[in-house]
Amino acid sequence: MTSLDSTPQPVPDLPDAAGTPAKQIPPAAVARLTLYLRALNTLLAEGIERVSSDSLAEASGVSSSTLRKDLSHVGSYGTRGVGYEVQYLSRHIAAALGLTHDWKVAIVGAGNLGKALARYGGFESRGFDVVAIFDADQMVVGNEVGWLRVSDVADLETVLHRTGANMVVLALPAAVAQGICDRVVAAGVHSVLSFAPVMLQVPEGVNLRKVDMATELQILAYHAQRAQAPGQTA
Amino acid sequence: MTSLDSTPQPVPDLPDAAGTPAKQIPPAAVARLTLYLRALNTLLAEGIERVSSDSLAEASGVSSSTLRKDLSHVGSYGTRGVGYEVQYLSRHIAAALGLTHDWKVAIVGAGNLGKALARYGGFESRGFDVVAIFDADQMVVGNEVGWLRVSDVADLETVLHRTGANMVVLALPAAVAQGICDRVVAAGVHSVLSFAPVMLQVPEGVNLRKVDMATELQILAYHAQRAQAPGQTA
DNA sequence: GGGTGTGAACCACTTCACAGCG
DNA sequence: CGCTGTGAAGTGGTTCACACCC
Repeated sequence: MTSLDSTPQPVPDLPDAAGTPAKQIPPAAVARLTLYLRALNTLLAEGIERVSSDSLAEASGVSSSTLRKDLSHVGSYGTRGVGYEVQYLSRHIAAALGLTHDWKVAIVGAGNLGKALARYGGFESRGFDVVAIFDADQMVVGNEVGWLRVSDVADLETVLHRTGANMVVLALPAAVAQGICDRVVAAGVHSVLSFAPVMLQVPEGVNLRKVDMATELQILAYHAQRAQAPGQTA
Repeated sequence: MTSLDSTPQPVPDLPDAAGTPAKQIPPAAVARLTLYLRALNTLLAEGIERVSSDSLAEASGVSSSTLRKDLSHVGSYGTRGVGYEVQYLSRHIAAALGLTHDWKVAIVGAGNLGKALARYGGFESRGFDVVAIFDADQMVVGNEVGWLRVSDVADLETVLHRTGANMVVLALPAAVAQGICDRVVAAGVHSVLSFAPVMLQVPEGVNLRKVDMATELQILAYHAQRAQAPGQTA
């Protein structure tokens, strides 16, 4: 997805205490597992019960060898000569990704982007509950957004604790992002997704991911420019 | 990053006709070059004229060796023992990314996300002009969004040609994404950025990038779950 | 001395090819 | 016989260390 990783902490590869089956899945594979999950859920909705690595790979836009290697990080849940049971595999991938319980997400910033995220239906269906949305503008505080009412960012800590939010999405201007991010982290949140076009500093142990639309367009521009460049027929 | 790459076309590594200085920059490096550009522009705004690889690397959140290696793909624009001239380097990175001329962007979907994108100030300042926004809902067509008026998606081809749009952002429901994407491609657009949570099929030569917020949250969930897992102190 | 630019070593991911199982 | 699961080979990207230039 988006393209830019979170903090690239080397991860000391903890020696893994006795019963923990967590095997440390490569980041690239984790990103693709979410795609498989999406494809599997689509198949499930269509009532399809079994699928081969070949067709699931095509539906996800990857090669079948990549798919099988990725699944091998999660476990052996297929039947040789047959394929995978859709629901069974879906459950196991979800478990490996930590989606067995719901996550509570708070959004900071109730501008266009914040509202878009709050109303985005794709979250609930995939195990993410939006439990709060904040803004600093007193004209916006108290307004309804979807099922929620906009909270004052002054009450950030209080509301985060009351709602039990364990993930925060930053949808706010670059200038204030670091300040809010610090408060969010201080309030005990370890997972942050930022849409602000700045480099945020977070302490060790906090997981930060960044999405920047301008960056995405710039990457497209690079490829477009190369494609248009003269001298292809050479 | 978004995390998810565009179509991973092997790229036959064209033999490069005579004068072309295009050297094929690795995808990972391209993504980071946009970060350097952002950091450089921040420095420029602060009136700073020179910078070393060490401090630019820190401002961008990468290691200084990675930074220097990345810049070496673009060219040798530093002075040994001194560092880089901010403006000079910024210009050359922009040129390498194909940002010398402005790109014209059309947005399809005038829901919350589409509106958020249309009004997002970060585009114009970085060489992207939003020239059109479309919607299928007749209640929305004709409304003002920022400086634009929402066009009817029925007029997609006409308006794309009239405005000269060469990039399209899809901010619409998964169900209609493929159909619109096909029309956009047929209209001659080669660069598409999709926010729809589906796997889109595009012909060879079209550049597609995907951003999916649910995917980003799922990746965060994976890391959060691992961090919470028992047995760290072992 | 100081900091860039780069070949070489290292590491991680991807692809291949086939063994193993139903 | 078909398709999964996986060691092994191949590829690409990152890190290191130092030559080179100011």
